[in-house]
Amino acid sequence: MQAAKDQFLLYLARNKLNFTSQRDIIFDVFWSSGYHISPEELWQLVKKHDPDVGQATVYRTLKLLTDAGIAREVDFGDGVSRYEACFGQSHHDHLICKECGKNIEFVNHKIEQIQEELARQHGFTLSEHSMYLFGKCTECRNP
Amino acid sequence: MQAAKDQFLLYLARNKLNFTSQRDIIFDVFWSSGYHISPEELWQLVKKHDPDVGQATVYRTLKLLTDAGIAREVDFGDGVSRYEACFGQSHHDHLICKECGKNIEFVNHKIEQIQEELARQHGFTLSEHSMYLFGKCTECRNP
DNA sequence: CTTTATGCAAATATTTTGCATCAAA
DNA sequence: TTTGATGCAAAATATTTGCATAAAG
Repeated sequence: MQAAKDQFLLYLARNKLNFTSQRDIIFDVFWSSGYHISPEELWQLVKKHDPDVGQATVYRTLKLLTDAGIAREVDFGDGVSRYEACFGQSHHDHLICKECGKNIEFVNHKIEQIQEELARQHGFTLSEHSMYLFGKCTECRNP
Repeated sequence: MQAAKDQFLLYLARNKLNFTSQRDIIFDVFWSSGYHISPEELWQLVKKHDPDVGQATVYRTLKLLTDAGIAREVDFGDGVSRYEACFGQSHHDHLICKECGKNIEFVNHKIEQIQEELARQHGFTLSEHSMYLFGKCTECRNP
């Protein structure tokens, strides 16, 4: 976590932004919250540490964390925005069980390769991508 | 379009739902609207044909069309929900220019194959997936 | 007739913004 | 000090719902 925090501090410093106690708390809670937290959920957790933090600050800080490369937005298409911590540097794709919500993350280099190739064929330079596979896991298929 | 309309009529009949003039108009406008229309945009277009159609009806009908397999929700992660017509039966993936919004659709069988394989390895049965590649197109790279 | 659909407006839900105040450097 | 950050409440967005009325079958 120190590496990520350093990244955050560096980002703030480079952009002449202040490191405030709210940003400190929100970062800590976000970073240790596990996967796929929504702004609302994050706010609830943050308030346990400091009940005076406003919801708007959570939204604003999530945007900061995203710009700093510490959080990324994930979208399960359920109308709620969610964020996840960028552990390591590599992005990943998602394999999600529509029944129980289980979320397996993976990176497949062959797919990434084909994606690059495909983009090149169309004259594109890729900057990012998102891929979600939806289905049913073993447990939910054989209850 | 007749095939799709038949599909819609059949769906309505099978579910004992009425075929109303509003549903007729909304279907027509949606089907000929081109890609990636939002409920709001669709409503605006529909109102040109019949100013009395309510926005709620557009939302409700889009849900119907989705259940009927005629529309599908696409999500560009920009906070607005969008729908596209299911031309043919095959799904497709998206290659999107973040600069100009150009949207190229494609299907790559090798990727689909790997996805299936990947899912199987994790004990999943796939039902659907979404894949978006974001980048910059030639024109936007060399203005 | 009976059931389903509609329009409207109100209700929800989510996120953003204006602004007076507060804190950091 | 000076600049940027915060909390709050209001505003903006996006979508859903309750209900009286209207249309379909």
